[in-house]
Amino acid sequence: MALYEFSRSLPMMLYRALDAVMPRFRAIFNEFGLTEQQWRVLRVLWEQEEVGLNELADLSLIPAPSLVGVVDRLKKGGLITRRRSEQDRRVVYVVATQEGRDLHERVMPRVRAAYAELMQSMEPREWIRLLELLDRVSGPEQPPRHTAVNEHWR
Amino acid sequence: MALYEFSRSLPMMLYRALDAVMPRFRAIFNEFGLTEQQWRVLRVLWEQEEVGLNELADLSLIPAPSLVGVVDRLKKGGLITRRRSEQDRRVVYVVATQEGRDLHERVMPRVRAAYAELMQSMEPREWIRLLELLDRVSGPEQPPRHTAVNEHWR
DNA sequence: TTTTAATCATTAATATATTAATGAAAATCC
DNA sequence: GGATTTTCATTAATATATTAATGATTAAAA
Repeated sequence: MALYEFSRSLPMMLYRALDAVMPRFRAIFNEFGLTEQQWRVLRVLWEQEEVGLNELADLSLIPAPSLVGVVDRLKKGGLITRRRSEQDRRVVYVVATQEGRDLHERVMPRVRAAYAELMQSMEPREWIRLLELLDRVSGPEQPPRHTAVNEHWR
Repeated sequence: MALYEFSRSLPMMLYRALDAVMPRFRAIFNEFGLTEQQWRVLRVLWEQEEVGLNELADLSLIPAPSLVGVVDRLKKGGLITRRRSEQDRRVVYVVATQEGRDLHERVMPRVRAAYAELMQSMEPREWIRLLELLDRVSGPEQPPRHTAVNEHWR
């Protein structure tokens, strides 16, 4: 019967971990007028100049329908820009504005500090082990939709 | 600079794990007309006859403002009932109806099967280790609000 | 080449999350 | 015992998640 306790099921453990970790980060984001999802989008754009919406959804882990609204509000805030591809007019690229890029140096130090503090609550070896095990749970990453996967096995 | 890769930060790893794990469970819930949150509430009520809203929020990991709506819809669906406490008229208790209890034997086997299959993707020892490490991240569980915590240190 | 199927961004409808605030009731303080 | 503070459930406003569907475009098949 009690094959597992509900409160100790993997999903609940994952949710609980997020509930423990995220509030302090969200507090930082909010100081800069950002939501968590808006920050995730910017975080990606700080590493890649120009990202298609589809890839952006994969990298930010924001579902495409939600991403539309997140991008809308970031654009309204003047932090990003949309650009429609010429080669494939279905595709939309997202780029950070100067204002959006400037946010990088203001937000990241705060986030890094909070993250470092978080890491200090654990042994480095345990931290690495945790990420390994989470990788196992996530399984083989589904290949980005924008690459032709099928080429490999036919 | 690259103290950590964004895609391998703990929050993103946790989100990715949930994205990998939850869809199959949600598919089961939806077969029975339940959302994930509705299922979580029922899952708690299948173990405890009567639960106060506050404790229910803690056990289901659903924030209180969201829980109000979840409970509303479960009540509208005839799966639960509200009862206001006589001793403390601020408190509201939630109880599963007969229909809500009957759902237990129909849903749980499906969920257990899916969960067992999920566990088989890992060595039991690794599984246990993962839960231990997640416990470390979650830190000392904040004591349920409905108990008088302060008694202990004053 | 014409038809068909797949992809991409988006909309729609509903449910939930987040944050702050509120009214009612209870506990605490003086 | 009356004023103050807490607690509890709830509302409010906005943002995001979930699932299904749509229109426009491109790729693939016949």
